[in-house]
Amino acid sequence: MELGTYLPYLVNRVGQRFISDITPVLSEAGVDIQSWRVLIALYQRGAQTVGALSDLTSINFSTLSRVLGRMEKKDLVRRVRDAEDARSFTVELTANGKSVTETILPQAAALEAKVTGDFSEAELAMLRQLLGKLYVGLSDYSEERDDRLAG
Amino acid sequence: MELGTYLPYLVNRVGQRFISDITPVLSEAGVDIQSWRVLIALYQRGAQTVGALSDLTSINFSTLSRVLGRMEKKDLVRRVRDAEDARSFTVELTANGKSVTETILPQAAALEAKVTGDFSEAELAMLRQLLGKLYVGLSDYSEERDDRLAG
DNA sequence: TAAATATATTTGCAAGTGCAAATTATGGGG
DNA sequence: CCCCATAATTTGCACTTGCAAATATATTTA
Repeated sequence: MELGTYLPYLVNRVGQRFISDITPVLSEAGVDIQSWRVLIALYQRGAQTVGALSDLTSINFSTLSRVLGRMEKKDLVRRVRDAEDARSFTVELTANGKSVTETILPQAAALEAKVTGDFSEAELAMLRQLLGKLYVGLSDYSEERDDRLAG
Repeated sequence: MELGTYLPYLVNRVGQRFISDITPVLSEAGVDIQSWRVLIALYQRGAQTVGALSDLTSINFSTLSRVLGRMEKKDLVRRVRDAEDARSFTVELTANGKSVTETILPQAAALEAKVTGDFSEAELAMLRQLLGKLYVGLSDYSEERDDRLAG
């Protein structure tokens, strides 16, 4: 096995670069990377329970609970008891959260466009599709392992 | 912009899944994810200075300094003053580090093979190539920004 | 319908992280 | 030769993170 062909390595370094490239934009808006993940998820998919948001953002649920605490202090989101199941909280964007998201979003889109400037449309579509397929493979694997443990 | 087509989102969730899928294997060997990144890098590319290792693993250099501290305690690596430039340390695998890496490596390879079971060889090659290309795009962007700041 | 069990979220705690300052060492100019 | 600018690494500090236990609510069972 060679490092340059090892998928976790290739994926991780791209992920880290994305973070360091977007961080200056986020700092300017007073938002950290985790909060940004929450903001886009809520903006694109609408209000979510904490658990659903944890799945959607890949942020550990207890970490997420504290991220949401920070975000509430900054008036970015609001947690309201779920009407149907009072064990859950529904997390929703505040007007301020929506506005902050709409400030960052075009800059994030511009960054993505810029760093993929050398990609053809077909390549971009292919990359997205393959990442999606890989995610499915990884998820299936996790589930198999969990089933094994559950007996 | 839709979440399901947003590259940082697609990359991040794949990265997180890789981590959660490999973690049980690493725990069994008493190694954390950061240490594992260092182990593969050293195993594949040979001894490195701390700075080079930071680039190679995408681990922040001050974090890396402490990761290396943990790894030294476990006799996985050794830091020796660089003969040519005494400001640098050269980090190298110990015999134990090599052996631990060789225990984990086949399991990591098997995991990668399993989660990409549905990929054709062409798709796998394409995914690796596109991730490499994306990394280049992201790096160019970082450099442009740094140049701008440096004046 | 009270007890037992299951689910959603938060919290205590010990450990890990990143920034910026400190430390250790190099190399060129006076 | 010593000083100053530069470079590699570590460390102080405040904050973030993840695990496991605690809390709050829902559902099933007897």
